[in-house]
Amino acid sequence: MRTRNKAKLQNQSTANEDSVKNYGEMKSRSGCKDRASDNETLANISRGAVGKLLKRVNKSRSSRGPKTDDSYLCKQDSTGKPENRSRETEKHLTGTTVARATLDAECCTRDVLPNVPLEVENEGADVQYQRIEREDELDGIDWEDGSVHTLKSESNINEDTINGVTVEFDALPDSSKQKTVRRATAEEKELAEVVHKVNLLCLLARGRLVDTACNDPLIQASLLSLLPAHLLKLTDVPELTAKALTPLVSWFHSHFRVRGASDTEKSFHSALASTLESQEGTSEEVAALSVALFRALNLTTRFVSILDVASLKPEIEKLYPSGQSPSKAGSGIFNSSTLMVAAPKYSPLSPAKSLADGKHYNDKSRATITDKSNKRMSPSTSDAQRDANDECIMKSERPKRKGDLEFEMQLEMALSSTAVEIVRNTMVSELADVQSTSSNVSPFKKKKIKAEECSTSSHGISTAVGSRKVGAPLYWAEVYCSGENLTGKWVHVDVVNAITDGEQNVEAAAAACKLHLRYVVAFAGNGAKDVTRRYCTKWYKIASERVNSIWWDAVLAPLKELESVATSDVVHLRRETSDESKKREVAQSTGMLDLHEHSEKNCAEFSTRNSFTATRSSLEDMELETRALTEPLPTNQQAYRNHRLYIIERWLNKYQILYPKGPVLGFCSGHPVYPRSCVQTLKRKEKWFREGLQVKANEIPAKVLKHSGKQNKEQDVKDDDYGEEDCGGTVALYGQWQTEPLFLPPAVNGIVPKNGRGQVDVWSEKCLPPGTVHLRLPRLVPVAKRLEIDFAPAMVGFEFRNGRSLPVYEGIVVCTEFKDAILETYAEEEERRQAKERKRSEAEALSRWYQLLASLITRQRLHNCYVDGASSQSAVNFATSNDKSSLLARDAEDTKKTPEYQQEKSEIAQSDSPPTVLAEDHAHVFVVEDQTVDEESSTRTKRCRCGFSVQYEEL
DNA sequence: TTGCGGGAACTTTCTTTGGGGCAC
DNA sequence: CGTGCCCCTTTGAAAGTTCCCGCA
Repeated sequence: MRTRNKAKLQNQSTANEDSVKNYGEMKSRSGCKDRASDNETLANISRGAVGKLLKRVNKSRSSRGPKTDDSYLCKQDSTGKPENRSRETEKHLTGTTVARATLDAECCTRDVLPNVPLEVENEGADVQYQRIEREDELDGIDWEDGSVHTLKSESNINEDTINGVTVEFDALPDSSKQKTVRRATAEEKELAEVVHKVNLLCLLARGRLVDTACNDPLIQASLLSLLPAHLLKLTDVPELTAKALTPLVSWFHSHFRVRGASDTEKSFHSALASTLESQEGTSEEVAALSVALFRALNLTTRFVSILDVASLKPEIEKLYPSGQSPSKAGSGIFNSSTLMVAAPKYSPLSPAKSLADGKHYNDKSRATITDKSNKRMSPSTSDAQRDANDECIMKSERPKRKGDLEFEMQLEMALSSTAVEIVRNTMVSELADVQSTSSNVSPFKKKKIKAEECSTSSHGISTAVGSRKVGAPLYWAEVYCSGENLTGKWVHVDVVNAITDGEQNVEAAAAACKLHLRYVVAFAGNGAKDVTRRYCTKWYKIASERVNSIWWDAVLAPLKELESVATSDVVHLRRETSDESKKREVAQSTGMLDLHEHSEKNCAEFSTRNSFTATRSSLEDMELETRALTEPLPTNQQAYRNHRLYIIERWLNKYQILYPKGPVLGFCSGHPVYPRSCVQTLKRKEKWFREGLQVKANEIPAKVLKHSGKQNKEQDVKDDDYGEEDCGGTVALYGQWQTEPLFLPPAVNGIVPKNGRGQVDVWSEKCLPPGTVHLRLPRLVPVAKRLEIDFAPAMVGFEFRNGRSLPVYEGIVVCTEFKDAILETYAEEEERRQAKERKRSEAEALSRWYQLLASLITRQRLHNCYVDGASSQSAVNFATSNDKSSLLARDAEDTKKTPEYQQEKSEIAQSDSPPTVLAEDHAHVFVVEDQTVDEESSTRTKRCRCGFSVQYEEL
């Protein structure tokens, strides 16, 4: 299985580069057309991230590739055609396990990238590679009784096949090895991050797709026509409140039912239409319809989604039994529980199909691109699909084991609870049909079937593994209610669960479903805005699970603008609400406002404007920032370790101190909690010096550390400076508040102040003594010496070489008044040096040519003397000598007539005949009539009127 | 189930100012 | 004899981070 999948994936990978290109192109076109620059930014970001991912995946493939290929080859070599046969038998024995594992892998991959069009699906396939590569590890998940992996297990399978029995191991013989922990390598972490980013981009794209579909006038009109008349006017009030929405939500909830997988043949847009028609659909579709309805009622509405994205960190160990061989545990980023359950949320194929079909969105360019790419991709992936189909069939043929039964029971329970139709059997039979007529079925069709199968399987896995319950809040709407909170408010409206204004419950509901609220994004106007803060109060829990905020903000910036334009409206504030002023007071008292420039800016804008007007968007920004600043104190101590707002003293490291030590914001297990802004970093005097600061006179060290080992002795000396009594190997540390700008003795009388080593440490410009300048040029020392100008070598840092750290010098430090003089002289010197260098290299070239010619002459002489001096040689001889002469003639143009040159010339002239060939001003002319060709030896002879001839062999 | 402490394994950061031989 | 260039032999210690395990 492994080998086949590898082969499959290799095939698939061939179009990766195109995929990247097309994906980027598609993304840029799929965006909002009227904001080309924004799209370009997004597209670039997307392209960059996807490209990086592919690069990484390819890299890791190439690094692992040879091993795999070898194993593949070995298998084939040893048994001729063993692959198919053993695979056939393998199906019977391990069919379910293997097939399921593979399908899981594919499902999850698709789930990770649910909204990626086909090109990206191919990337998904690439990603799949990573996962499938370790599918034998995945076996471990499905084999309830445990399994043995690695090559050993493969050989076992083959052996077992012969005897017709299956051998399962309960445990590995070496239980101590079971406990071996393999940690993620830096490479795996990086890969996980790239996958995370790509996944985010895909989910953002999906959200925009849904958002656009919600604006469809036909769908909106149809919804309005369904709505009872008495509900139509409910929202037609000047100051909308959340309460007014309740009847609407109840009506919607009772009329639209959430079902499982939708028809993946359709685009999201048409799926939405059929959901509207049948009044049944996925939670995503139902939520989207609610958004469409609210928009139809002229309410400012967003589609909100939790981006359930692949983990930012490789989750290697979590899903694997401890018995896994460390080397095989590999990058587990595709194996996270998050991925395993992503399927129900998005129909795996629909996004791709919706774009690929290109039937609905009027964006023809997008449709063309994706269609084209679809055609292109299909053949390359057909093998993979056939394989997947094989596996599906294996599943149906294999007798059920205890684990399978259990699995199916869990599956049914899960399906019934999510109202997903059990289509598995149907699909398997369909697949069998497909298989039998595979030659006539387009790969595309097969792909769809596979996707459906995957969708179902992953439903099963999600519950079978028990990693997450179904029914998690994933999609809802946010309706802007101007009647709430004086300034208006975005109200959470979840029609799927019939909840209005339940934003404070989302976190708990998600937590109950083991779903982390890492990213909650609101979509409107083809843009998006991160509103996670509104729903997540325990930010410290998700902070480390979110991508680098700089990257994320950059990605969202153009989308946020679009969203803001679509939803914004000027809000006239009657007065600052008591609630908000209280929040601001708290934030200010905790000294945390300075952490959040943006918020401060908004506040300033808010308070300084006498008109008291603000946009909805800026008000919301303020609200979210306020939430960020007023996060409740965690109740466990661990949470303070990396909390961005709070700290307890125990988590200070040795170079940190609380200054000022207060205010105390609260207590956690008896420990006072301080604002993080009170944490000051302490440094040694030297370190401050490097930053252009010096410790003020008579400052007592904020902290004194004990040092160990050899450093003690050196430190003792330094400690004397501080006049401390305790010199027993201590380091005095100071805080920034104890420092002042560096004051260095200025240069006097052209003398550069130097340190004890006779140099100047130039860590930065600030470290330069006043009146001096750092000239970062090589070979300045001799210049300064020649001009008798005082200078100091500039030490710019250290580097480790040959097992020790060595100072790195770059240029010199001189007094400013000598700068020009030195640079002038340096320029002259450099010119002279370069001329000299050029001359030297020319002389060397000439000498080399002379050597070459001399050796040729010698060779020819020897040839003439010792080999039969046939007539044919004369021409060669002639040609050779003449070449030399022409060469020398050319040289003469460039070179002065040096003695060496004269000598060479005379030597060559002497050694050759006739002397006329040295005529310097003659350029040979080879007339066509004078040429002769020797057919037999294919040699052509060209002749000049002067008697010179050249003979050469024609190729 | 969650939190805590301790320990192990691993990663990151800090540290820091050549000298002998040889050719020119 | 002075100068410049090349090459040698490879940090390594401490701190920080992450994860596991046992216990409450």
